[in-house]
Amino acid sequence: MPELPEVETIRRQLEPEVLGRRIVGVEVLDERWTRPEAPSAVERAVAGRAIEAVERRGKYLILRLDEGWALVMHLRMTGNLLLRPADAPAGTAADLMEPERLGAPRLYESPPELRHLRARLELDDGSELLFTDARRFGHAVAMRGDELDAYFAARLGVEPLSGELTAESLLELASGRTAPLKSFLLNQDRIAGIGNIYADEALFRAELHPLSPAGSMRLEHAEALREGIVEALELALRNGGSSIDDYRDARGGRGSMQDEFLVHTREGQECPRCGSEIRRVVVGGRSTYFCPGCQTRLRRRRRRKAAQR
DNA sequence: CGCGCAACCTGTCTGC
DNA sequence: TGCAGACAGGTTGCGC
Repeated sequence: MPELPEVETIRRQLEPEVLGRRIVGVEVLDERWTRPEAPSAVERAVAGRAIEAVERRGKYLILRLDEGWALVMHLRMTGNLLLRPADAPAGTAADLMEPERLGAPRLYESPPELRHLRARLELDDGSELLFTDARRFGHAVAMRGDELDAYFAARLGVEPLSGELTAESLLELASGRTAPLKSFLLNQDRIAGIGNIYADEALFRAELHPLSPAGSMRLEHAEALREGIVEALELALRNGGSSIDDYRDARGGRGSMQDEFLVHTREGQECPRCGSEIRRVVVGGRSTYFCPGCQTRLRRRRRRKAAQR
């Protein structure tokens, strides 16, 4: 599902293509896309405006527009944002589903299903941004820039790939938390951008048990977790994100990070570090994959040391 | 306030 | 073969 690496991959692809372009048309095909606002409110706020920046914050993708406006999009679980290049033949939504009908070549290697098209943004060079979403959880909001900053300040924690995340700051964020480490990582208001996939991969790298209380970490654990988070996210970025199911990048391509998973979706397979069998448990209602052999519970660790003596 | 869980959705897979 | 039910997970909102 789209987490930080997937959204950042899309952002990096879009930026050089759409920066400085003007949005000349907005078509919302699914009114849920703008919920709770009416589609017309978003259309009015966005249409005719120039794109001044393409940003990401956590899992949100932001188009900063002229006169202080911003269009904020979230892909949730099955959302995709696809760029239709200017030189590709234009068509209706139906034509886009089957470009062959226009006598046009395939535009994309492995595009999301355009039958789930929810909105189109037409740019002044003839290109288009297409938002597709099978499950209709994805959405878009038009906001003033200052409103947006307040919105994010209230909801989102530190960016894990910025210098803000250190062992000390992580320890402080986790201090007093009784929630399991897995839930702590999924909570966007402490650290922003980690979802179910990279939480599992980060905890495995850090050799930490997903059920250990977040507040039981000591500095060495926080440092290991910080490293695990950064390694997992950076490897995912180098691989263009994970395409387990629906995710496609802005060019309709698949990421390859799913081939690099160490534990996520690997139930029953051998741990690449110690050879134990990888297990799946449910934490906070989410499938959680971990190695019972080398991801130790923080509480047990002391007892084990004591027992060894 | 922190935590856990249901709800929001629909496509896909599983089991009878 | 058909169909009911489980499952997938990011975020919000609610109850404890």
